[in-house]
Amino acid sequence: MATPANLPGDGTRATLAQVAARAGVSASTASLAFSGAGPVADETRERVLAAARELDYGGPDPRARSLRTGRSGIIAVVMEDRIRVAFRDPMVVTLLDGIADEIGNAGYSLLLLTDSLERAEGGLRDAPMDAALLLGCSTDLDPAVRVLSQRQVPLIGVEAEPRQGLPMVDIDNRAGMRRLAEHFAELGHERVAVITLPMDRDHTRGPLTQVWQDSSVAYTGLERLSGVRDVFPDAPAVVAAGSLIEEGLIAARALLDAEPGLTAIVGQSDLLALGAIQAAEERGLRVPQDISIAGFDGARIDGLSRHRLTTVVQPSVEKGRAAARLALAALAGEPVENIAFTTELRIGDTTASPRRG
Amino acid sequence: MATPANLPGDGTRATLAQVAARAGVSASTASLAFSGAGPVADETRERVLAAARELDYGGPDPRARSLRTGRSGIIAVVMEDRIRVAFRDPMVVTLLDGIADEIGNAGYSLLLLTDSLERAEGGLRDAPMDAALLLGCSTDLDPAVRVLSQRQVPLIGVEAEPRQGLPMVDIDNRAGMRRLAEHFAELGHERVAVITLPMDRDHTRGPLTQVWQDSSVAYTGLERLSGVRDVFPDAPAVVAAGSLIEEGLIAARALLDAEPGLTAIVGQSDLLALGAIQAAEERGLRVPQDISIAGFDGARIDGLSRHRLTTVVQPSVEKGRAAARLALAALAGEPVENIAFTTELRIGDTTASPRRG
DNA sequence: AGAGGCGGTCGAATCGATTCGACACCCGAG
DNA sequence: CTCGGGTGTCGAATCGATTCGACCGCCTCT
Repeated sequence: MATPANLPGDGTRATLAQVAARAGVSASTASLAFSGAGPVADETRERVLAAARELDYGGPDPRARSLRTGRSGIIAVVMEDRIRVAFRDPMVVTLLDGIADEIGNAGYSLLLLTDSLERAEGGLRDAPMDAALLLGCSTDLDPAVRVLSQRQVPLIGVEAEPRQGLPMVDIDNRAGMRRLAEHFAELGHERVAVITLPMDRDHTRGPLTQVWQDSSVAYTGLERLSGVRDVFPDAPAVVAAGSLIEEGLIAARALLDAEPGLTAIVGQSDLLALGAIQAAEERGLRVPQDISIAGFDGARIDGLSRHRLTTVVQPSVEKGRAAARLALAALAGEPVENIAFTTELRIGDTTASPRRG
Repeated sequence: MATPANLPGDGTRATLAQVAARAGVSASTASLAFSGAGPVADETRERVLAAARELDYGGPDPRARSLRTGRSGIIAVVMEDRIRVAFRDPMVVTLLDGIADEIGNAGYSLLLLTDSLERAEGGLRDAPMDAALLLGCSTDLDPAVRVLSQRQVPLIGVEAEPRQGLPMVDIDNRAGMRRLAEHFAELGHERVAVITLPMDRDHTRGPLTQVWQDSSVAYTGLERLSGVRDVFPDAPAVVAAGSLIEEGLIAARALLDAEPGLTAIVGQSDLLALGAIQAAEERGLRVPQDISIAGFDGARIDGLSRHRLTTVVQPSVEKGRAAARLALAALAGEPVENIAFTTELRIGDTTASPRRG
């Protein structure tokens, strides 16, 4: 069990120098033979590769290479939540997919750092990386930013709070939500409530208090809220503990209890909205006849609900791709600038005019 | 935009040697001051750290460190599907969460390699890593195994086909399914069908053909199938294109069309089973009165379905943790052995005796 | 008082590759 | 015949840290 059967059991890897010696060339030439940079006679290259095969040499050691070249071929993604939590959000998954695809095409690999604060310091400080993408909206990422920029690692923010010197990819959260709110207004709604994304790292539930609104912890959530309040300045809001259906359910129950005259609920994500639909239905309210419900994201959610949710569609995969391209550009020394995507209102069958009376 | 505001703009990082010089000590001592290994006078350490602060030195370069120590602090996870696909499966997510948690605690970071075959060769060959976990059941991972073991990277398999010299973490897929099948038998079912996990990389749908059964591409799926067939040798099976609700829906429709007398459907995952429930209900069949449906995994699925699904519960997070621990053990030079978890039948309200007649 | 041990520091070797400038050689053109 | 230029190869420096052995006081124990 110690040595897999398919290994020659010597236990220590051959080095480029050994391969070169065996092939009767210098290390420099052997290096060229592997990397393909610089001119090498075909016959020489063959000899080197043959020697490598004989020694079971699998190519240059990434560690040594990366010391010398200053590149590790790794781009990190820093998230706030642990995987189990973050990846239940389809938006995170698609975003990550876009990132992975783009950097993969460029020959980079993806390092996943879930910033469990203290602990991740380890990863942030010690892991090799050529660039890092910061996911999430909280200013708690601050220490991460400090550590990484001290390490001179190019940083790109995604859905992050704008910050001096941090290039960003974002969407027009506020404008998108405003358009949705206008849609509600046009339908004749007056009492609209909001279920927001989590506002702090502890994922505290409850009515949105002034404290949160001031401390701008959760940039995305507050932006989306502003969009709604541009149209309905007094719209009450409840904070959910996560972008999850069951959290939408919990929050919507609270809203329905606290705000009797409600005719519409906006979830700051599609999952939250779906939870709200469940909450409405469990009280015998029909959607959209008795109450209108809309979300945000345009997530394609597998096998759920008979409704086509009215929502604000954002290009999540593209956002990931763009962020990755920004990182690659930064690595190439090209200028990096902010990118903002626009969202699009998609009207489904979960919104309608409120009943009169 | 070129240099973030919080950086001193010199553009080149200080080195340990410079810090040491500035502190008036040797590089060796400075190194000790940072790593904490070896004795350093408090006053000296202070001086070193102060010098580091003045030079904005963020600690030793991971690249150099990893060349010298032979460790990169990175453990890779190799998956077959691209992120968007793989992460829709809650089992993959929880598994990964377990892995990330465990290796994070040990100070390692997680490198995500989605093995898009040709392309990932890049990552597999060039990315620094101290160990790798191979996720998935397909023999297509073969090239990955070859490349990595040539690089002397310790390998651990998860849900992989048993293979000489590849330590593994697995569950008793077959026994678990057999117990579920026995449950059906006890209830009096005779016509039981199976919806299987994907059987090849192309995610081909359709009735399970002999070809697939021979080529043992998808180890897990075939094991789970065997478990059912231990009890119902002739149980028909349809292959789904993914572990997704909508795939379960599609497959179950096909089954209901093709097998009129069916009284029970086993999904090889909970998502597939949920799809099957939807398929049944859209035909007016009540679950479990008209048809019994069960799954596998014991996934906690957010906000779905009014049923408590009968299922075979597997310890997914624990599986991840165990795999991670195996990798860590291998790195520590400790002996590594296979680990098998056992599953547990959890009876919900989606299974009952078939109606007489 | 001498020996041994320990805390603290330093030099030098080392990890395994990449890369740049130099060099030798051969060819064709002038 | 010689010079210029391209091709293929090599030596040596370099990337930035870690680590091992040596060294030097100084304290303690006998």
